[in-house]
Amino acid sequence: MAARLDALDRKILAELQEDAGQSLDEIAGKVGSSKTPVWNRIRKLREAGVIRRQTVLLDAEALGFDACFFVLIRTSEHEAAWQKAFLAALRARPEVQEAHRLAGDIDYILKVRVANARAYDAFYQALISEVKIHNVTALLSMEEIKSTTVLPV
Amino acid sequence: MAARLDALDRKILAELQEDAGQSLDEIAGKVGSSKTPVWNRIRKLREAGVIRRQTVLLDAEALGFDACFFVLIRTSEHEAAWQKAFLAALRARPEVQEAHRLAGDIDYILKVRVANARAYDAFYQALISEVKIHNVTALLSMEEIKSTTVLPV
DNA sequence: CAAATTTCCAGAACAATATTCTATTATTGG
DNA sequence: CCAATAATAGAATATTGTTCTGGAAATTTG
Repeated sequence: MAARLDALDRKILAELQEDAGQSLDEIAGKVGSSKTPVWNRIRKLREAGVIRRQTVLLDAEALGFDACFFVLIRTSEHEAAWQKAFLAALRARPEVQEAHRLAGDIDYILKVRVANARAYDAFYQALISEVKIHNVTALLSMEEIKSTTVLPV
Repeated sequence: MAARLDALDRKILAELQEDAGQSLDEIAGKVGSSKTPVWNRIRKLREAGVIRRQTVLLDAEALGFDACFFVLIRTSEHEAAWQKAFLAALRARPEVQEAHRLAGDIDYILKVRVANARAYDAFYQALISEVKIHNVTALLSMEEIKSTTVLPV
């Protein structure tokens, strides 16, 4: 799974993570190469799946998403059918920005972005009506101290 | 803070979130407009800070980041100086992809991406040597069920 | 309600950039 | 050290981003 990348690939990835809107010439200049190799490498990194997507990151609060919750979930259900239904429910809900299955005491953690506490409650009610969940703890974010998608390549 | 956006702005943002590599003509076609208004609106959305950045999302595992932890932190320290040092430490560490200050029992939650458990321990030791922390719980992700930066605009 | 003003849009004109191609240089394996 | 392969810089072409212009729609003002 781990792709073999050389120093030039990593420099290119660092530049793209920093600003994917730069021209090839700009990137080539910064990484000490020229257009063609940069372009070929980006194409290969895409094909290899190292670059998953190119996107814009929006300001959640500017769009009215003023509340962010981390949701810790315990469940007594562990059959395949239950898990499938639970995963489908999470993937179908756009409020759920992240979902991880955990090791240990707590089974799942979610990151949920919504307009306000009322919207979170609506989400919560809808979720527990769809799938059986044993125990839920919601942690309310007061302040986003840091948020980055950049990986230190 | 909340910017006033019309239906066209929202369609454009949806397209950019889906794929920021599309040409203006493609986007204009999909949202039912033409190049110029699409271009002008994107520029304004950038200036207004609604669009924060344009970037690429990489495959963490392909790059050797095989472990992801959610870290729950309690502290007895709540003075401004301590908080400032703590925030600076988090922002300086590239392993920390998210950090939120919470309401309630637990004071902070972090999302930390590292190569493996050993790398997490190195991070943990470094952090607690820099700033005083009362209690730390690490939740290990076994599986990333969902991960998206898309906001439902 | 009407006229004036402003804002926004479609399409053309232009500038910049992405993509392809070619000759050359570096790298690898025997 | 030489042949074979892969990668590179730079030129040529195609596509796209950006600016400009005239006109339509919406908004404001009297």
